[in-house]
Amino acid sequence: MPARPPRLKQRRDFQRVAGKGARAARPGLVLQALPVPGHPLRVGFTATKKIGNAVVRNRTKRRLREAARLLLGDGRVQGFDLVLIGREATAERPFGTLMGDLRGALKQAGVPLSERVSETAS
RNA sequence: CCGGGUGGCCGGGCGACCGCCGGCGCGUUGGCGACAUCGCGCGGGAGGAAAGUCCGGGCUCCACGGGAAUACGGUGCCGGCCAACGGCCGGCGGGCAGAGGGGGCGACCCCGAGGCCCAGGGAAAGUGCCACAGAGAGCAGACCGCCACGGCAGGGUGCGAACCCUCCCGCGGCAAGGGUGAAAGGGUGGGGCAAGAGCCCACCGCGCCCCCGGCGACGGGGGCGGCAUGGCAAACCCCACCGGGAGCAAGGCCGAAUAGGGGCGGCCGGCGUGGCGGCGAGAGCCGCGGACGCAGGGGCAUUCCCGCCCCGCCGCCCGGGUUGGCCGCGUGAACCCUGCGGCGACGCAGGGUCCAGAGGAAUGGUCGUCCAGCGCCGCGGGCUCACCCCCGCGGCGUGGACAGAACCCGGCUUACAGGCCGCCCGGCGCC
RNA sequence: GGACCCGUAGCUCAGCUGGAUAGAGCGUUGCCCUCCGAAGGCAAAGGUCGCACGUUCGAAUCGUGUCGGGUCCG
Repeated sequence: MPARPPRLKQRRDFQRVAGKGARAARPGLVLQALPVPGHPLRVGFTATKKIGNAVVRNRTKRRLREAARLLLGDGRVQGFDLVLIGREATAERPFGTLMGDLRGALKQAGVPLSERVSETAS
């Protein structure tokens, strides 16, 4: 049963990940990943004012949260702080494609991902 | 049925699986307990604009000794509604377009339902502005023009005196007409006059007074005046009324940590009192110090009376902390139904309901189906055959607009796919 | 939550206070100059004054509303 990983909330956490972490861009999102060995997985979400009004920003973060829950909520991945940044296409992109974007970005950023979990979206 | 308008409402429905936020109940684990963790079940979970933040309030703290005056900001026909409002309702006055109707040969003129708009106090309190054009634009004015008188010249009639016409000059009168302008000191018609002019008269307009109707804005009627009083206050301004300030990061509680400073140097304090140390028999002197009062300075929009609070000054250097939790936080000018009163805004009475409370911020992901809508294709019908158009049926595709509570409420304004329900007026036809 | 500012030619700005002509510089285009170019000279084009409504005889200017962009404070 996938559950939501702990959230990143403080501004300085976001800035630390952005400054030191790896970076991977896909049409549906931008991923920033910073290894923190020995700590549990934490995920943060960002939607800037540039991508739309409040409705679009909220929907963008909801879809990113759902994608992160389905891919990372099993507790297998540990020791990372991740930041998922929404883009203009995030709110309208087909959800399966968005999941593929996240999967590819995680791989590019060096986050190990167990293959079995990938079949969750259908 | 057609046409001209106008008001209100809804703003996807049902279902499946996996998730999110907070509430209640039960169980589990920990704890003396309040409570916390985990699991299960039940029921709840964004809007008409949640938006813009343009007004008005509630609530909280501060200032509340009250003011008075001033300043600043806002509002502005009348009456009502409302907790209040710059909001709403109903009137009044003005303006705009105007279905339709009437008159006229016609250009055109008149009446005009329903509708829309109005920041609509005051211009004889004062100041200011009114470009260009034009003779004259705010103490009005005389370019062309009209008229009278005097004079020169020319012409005509006449025997002549004289009369008439034209041009020019001089001196006056006038403001009708032309012309300029957004606006030229009432308008139309008639009389009058040398020509004219409210110079006189009628009607209209305007001002004042009286009467009547209306709570009132105002309307109607009568009389008088003889036109004086151009426009702009979304120019300054005047009048009337309203307004204390800040905002849930308000504010309160719990916890943690620190601070409300320290050091050095300089100015030595405006006056007085007191303190500490040293010297001296004492008066007192020197130094430290910045304690108290007055004075001074600053703050409470300004000034005044008065009240409250804060404060040695300057330069350099050093030190240190908070960005947790709970309450505020949803029983309210609340919503729904019914009845009554009122033209209406709205009010009253009865009954019923509990209906989001997050905090990097809860509604998402994946689908099925249905109701609308749109596009394409096919069939049938209507209309004058066809085309177009309209209606119905079937198939496929597409497929929800604007937009997310952040203390709450009443308004305003703005954005919005589509749909639904009324109401007013006019015309035609039928019963 | 609160306090403000700015929208004028392709760009940067005047002009708004105090109403009546829409201007300057850079850029663009054409011509001259030069062997060619740069610079320079001459000339031209180019603006719904963000939008709407209103006040006024008259609005870039005044008023209200609205849209967009930006700044500051807590």
